[in-house]
Amino acid sequence: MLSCQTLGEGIIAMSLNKTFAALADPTRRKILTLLKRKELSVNEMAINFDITLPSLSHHLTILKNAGLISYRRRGQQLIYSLNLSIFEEVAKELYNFFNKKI
Amino acid sequence: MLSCQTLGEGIIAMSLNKTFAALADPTRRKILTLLKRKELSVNEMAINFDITLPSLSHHLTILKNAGLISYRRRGQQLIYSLNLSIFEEVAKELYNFFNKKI
DNA sequence: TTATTATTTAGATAGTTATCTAACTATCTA
DNA sequence: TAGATAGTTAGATAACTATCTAAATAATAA
Repeated sequence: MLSCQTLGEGIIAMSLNKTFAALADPTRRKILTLLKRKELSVNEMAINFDITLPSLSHHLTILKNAGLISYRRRGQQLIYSLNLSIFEEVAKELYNFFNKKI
Repeated sequence: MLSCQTLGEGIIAMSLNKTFAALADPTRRKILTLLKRKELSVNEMAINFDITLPSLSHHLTILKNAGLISYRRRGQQLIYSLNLSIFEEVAKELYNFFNKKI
C-alpha cells in the first residue's frame, strides 16, 4: 500500500487515515458505543464481545492511536473513556470536505 | 474478522462500515478530493496517481459501493462524480454519535 | 467489420490486519 | 514476598486488501 508520505499527505490527512481506519471496524465502533454510555475497564468491555482479551487490547490500541479514546489506571484496572472532542473534529472535517470550496 | 451479522449490526451500521473503510484509504480520499473540484473520467483521474488503471478501477468500485460516488457514460468514457448527500449524512451520523443520548 | 480507445474483470501475489495462545508486566492482597 | 487479578506484548497464522499483468467488454472510428 502507498504510504502517506508517498502521497505527499500532511499531518492532518495522516491522522484522518488513522481515524477512518479505526472507525471502519465494527468491533471498534461497538467499543465506542459502549464507552459512550460510560467509561469501562477492559474486563467490563470484554463481556460484550466474543474475542479474547489480547484481541480486544489490540483494538483498544488502535482506537488510542487514533486519539478516539484515553485511559487512566484505577488500581489494577485500566479505565477507558471516549475522547469526545476528536469526534466533533472528524465530523467537522468531513462536513467541510464537501462544503468548502478549493 | 467478525462479520456485520455476527455483531448483529443493522443495515445502517453496515453501510457505515463501507463508508469508513472507503474513507480510510489515502488514495481513495485523494480521488474524492479530485472529484470535489469537478467530475472526471477514469483516464483524467489516472494522471494524478502512480497506480495502474485496474488498481484505480478497484478503488472506484469501493467508493461506488460505499455510495460516495456515481458515474455516467459519455461515449467511451465513464464520468465519475461525487455524491454530496451521503457525505453530509456520514458527518451527521458521526456528530450524533457523540451528542445523542442513549 | 476491423482497429482503436476507455475501462473493467480475472487471476496471482505481496503486504496488512485480526485473531489466537503463551508469556510478560503491573498492581493489589495475604 | 508469594499469589491472584488485570491487562499488554510477542509470535504465529488465516483472512483480507492493494497491486500488478493479461484478458475481456463497450463504444467509437476507419
